[in-house]
Amino acid sequence: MRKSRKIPKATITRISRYCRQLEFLEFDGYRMVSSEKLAWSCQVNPAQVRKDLGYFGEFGVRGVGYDVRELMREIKKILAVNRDWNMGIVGVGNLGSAILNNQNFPDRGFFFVAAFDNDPQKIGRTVFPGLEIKPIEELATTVINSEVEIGVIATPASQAQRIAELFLEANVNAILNFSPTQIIVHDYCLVENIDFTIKLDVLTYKLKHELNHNGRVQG
Amino acid sequence: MRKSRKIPKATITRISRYCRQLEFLEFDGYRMVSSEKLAWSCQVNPAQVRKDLGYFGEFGVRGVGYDVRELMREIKKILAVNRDWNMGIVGVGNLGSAILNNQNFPDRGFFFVAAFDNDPQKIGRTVFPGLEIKPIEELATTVINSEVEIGVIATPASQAQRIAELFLEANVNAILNFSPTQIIVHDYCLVENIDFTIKLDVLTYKLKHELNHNGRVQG
DNA sequence: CATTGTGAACTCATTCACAGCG
DNA sequence: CGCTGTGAATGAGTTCACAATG
Repeated sequence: MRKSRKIPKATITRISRYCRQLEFLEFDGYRMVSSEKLAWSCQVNPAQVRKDLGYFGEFGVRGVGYDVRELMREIKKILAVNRDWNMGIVGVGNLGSAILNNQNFPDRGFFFVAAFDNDPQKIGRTVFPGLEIKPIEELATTVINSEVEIGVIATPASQAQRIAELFLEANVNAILNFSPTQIIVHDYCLVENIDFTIKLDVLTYKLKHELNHNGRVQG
Repeated sequence: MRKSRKIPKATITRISRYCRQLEFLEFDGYRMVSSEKLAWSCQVNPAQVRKDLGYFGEFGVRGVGYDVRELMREIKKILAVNRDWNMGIVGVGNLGSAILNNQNFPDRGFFFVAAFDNDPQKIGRTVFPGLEIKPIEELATTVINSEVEIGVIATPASQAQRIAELFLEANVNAILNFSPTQIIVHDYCLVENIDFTIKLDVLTYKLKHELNHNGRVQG
């Protein structure tokens, strides 16, 4: 069933986008969709869509296309988002609070079950989904008790490395890092970085160099 | 001076990271750095560093390395962050407020000069850098008067496309999109997407498929 | 017969390996 | 001598083009 050649990293992010788009299509009442239609709505090439899906199986019907709901279910299985995930966050400042309150996470099965900060003013306070902010010293025990599977870092850059190491010690080896620094971890730990300022640097670079040279696009 | 072969997209994001790392090195008192040292601290191959820089000029001294401060200045010139940029944001909810308050932006020369929302409760209120929240109807005129160069979208997905089009009409053709949807724009408009949930999908995918298979890494 | 699934061709990106040079 | 700069080699990812097929 699963034909495991090496799968490009970009394939995963595209598949995640296909999934989003399929939700819209389902909402709009579509039952079937062709690779061409799905592709253009995600701003990629139709062959890309078919190739991406081809890494994981044969989900389409030749001459017809893909069943919207069925393909969505398959993709969610591939991405392992056909279940809920427990997350813990460190840093309940402006950004941390915004993340805790972001409805997109629970909507997709990502639930915060623990929150930490090192500010004595904040410790003990209750934040959005009814979580008591704990001191960082309690990270290890709380994370284990609450069965946190994904650690979110929303601290200043200076704290990020230390927090990452605490997560690792507590056996959390998947980290979503919002701090503008790269953390160094062992090979068995997964890190995804969300660095706002790098994105801005890319924008300004393109504004200076690309715009009106060749006309280009989305990243 | 500028040898313009085609430059990989990834080169730009790496160069931005080199710049970050150089700031740390400067802070730590280093005057010179080798491609090897810079490379490992950014978790890339030394040849990659040299190749990336090579697209833009010759900044090193053979047998010695790169002058930290000088290289940083050159990179900032390349990225066009050797100047300030004006930004406008739409959507002053939890995320929008966190973005407005994020010290990383002004620290790097990105300043918010306009903020918009469609919530009558919020319109007229003053937010962080002393900005009055304006209604979206005033986007076009305000953006032009305040000389906004980069538009930030921090609205729900349902609003994003409409806001992007308003920005375009107001001649803002660089957009940082925090909404979890892809906006469709003309070729002359630049978009960078920051989609939290896609990053989470990538993490859960890797948790399911990669971890303990080959042990891998940072994205 | 329209559309998928996929090897082959192509394009793009990274790494190697070493000549060039301070 | 050591480290940069870079062409050449390798590797990865995308697109083409068409055979397979419900």
